[in-house]
Amino acid sequence: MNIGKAAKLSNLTVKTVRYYADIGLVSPVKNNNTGYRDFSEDDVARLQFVSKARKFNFTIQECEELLSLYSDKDRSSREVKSLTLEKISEIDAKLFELKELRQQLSFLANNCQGNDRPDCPILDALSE
Amino acid sequence: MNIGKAAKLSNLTVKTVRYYADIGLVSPVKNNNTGYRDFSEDDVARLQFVSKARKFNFTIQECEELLSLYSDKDRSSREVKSLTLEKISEIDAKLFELKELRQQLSFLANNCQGNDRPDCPILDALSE
DNA sequence: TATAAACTCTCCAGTGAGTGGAGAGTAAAG
DNA sequence: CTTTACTCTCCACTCACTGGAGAGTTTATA
Repeated sequence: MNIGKAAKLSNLTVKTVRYYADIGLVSPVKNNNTGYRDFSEDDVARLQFVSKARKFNFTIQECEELLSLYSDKDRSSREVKSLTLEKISEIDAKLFELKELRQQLSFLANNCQGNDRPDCPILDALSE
Repeated sequence: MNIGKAAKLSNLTVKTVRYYADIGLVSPVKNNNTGYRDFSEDDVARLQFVSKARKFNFTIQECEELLSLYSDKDRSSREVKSLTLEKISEIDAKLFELKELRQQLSFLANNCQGNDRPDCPILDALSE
């Protein structure tokens, strides 16, 4: 499929997909006549995965490692597993901090009346 | 306090704190003789907040908005509240996706034996 | 008191991960 | 057959830092 469809299916922009192809994250076949890239289902699966992983600050480099779980048959499964577990614990740390941040904000929101007066007790408390 | 201490307390590098001062996220007082920046407790509180918020892809610009909740006394509390609620729902969306990503990975990990053979049934399934 | 270690400053260039836009070729619909 | 939508390359820009040079300042130690 063409880049536009691949982009849509993976929730990325065409620009970004082209960039990912340039750096070798996916390797669509190039049509010799037109120069158009032809993306496979597998390419799309990779793009979808990266699309998600990138949202949580996994670097491109880390995405590559993660992708290797999916495609590198020669890795020992020990290696695969430990890499995966490592990433999971990173995600857990992110989840924890994100929840904390949410709590801070919802504390703010709950204590704020939401009327037109500029005095908001929680703001007062925090700006002391 | 000096930049080093402020950095340590807010879990940021000295470089980053200097950068935040340059772009006006915090405004430490400058010693006229030495050029050293002098950070207040309030500066540190702001840095800590940004430090957290940045971890979740809030832009610097958004951090500034968030910070205004803490310090801008002239905003109506209506505005404050709606901005906060907006950010909370963004966080919820992030949480959701992060959990999904975690699930994908832990599915991988659970189905992987973790021995030395390169055949890992889940990898096989995913790379089809 | 001298000096070394640790800290801070400015300035400038580089990085990662895209994003925007120009200029041109290609494909599909009317 | 033309208009519209899509794709291509190439190059410059952005954001949020990060690294390093070169120099001044403060603190601890001999």
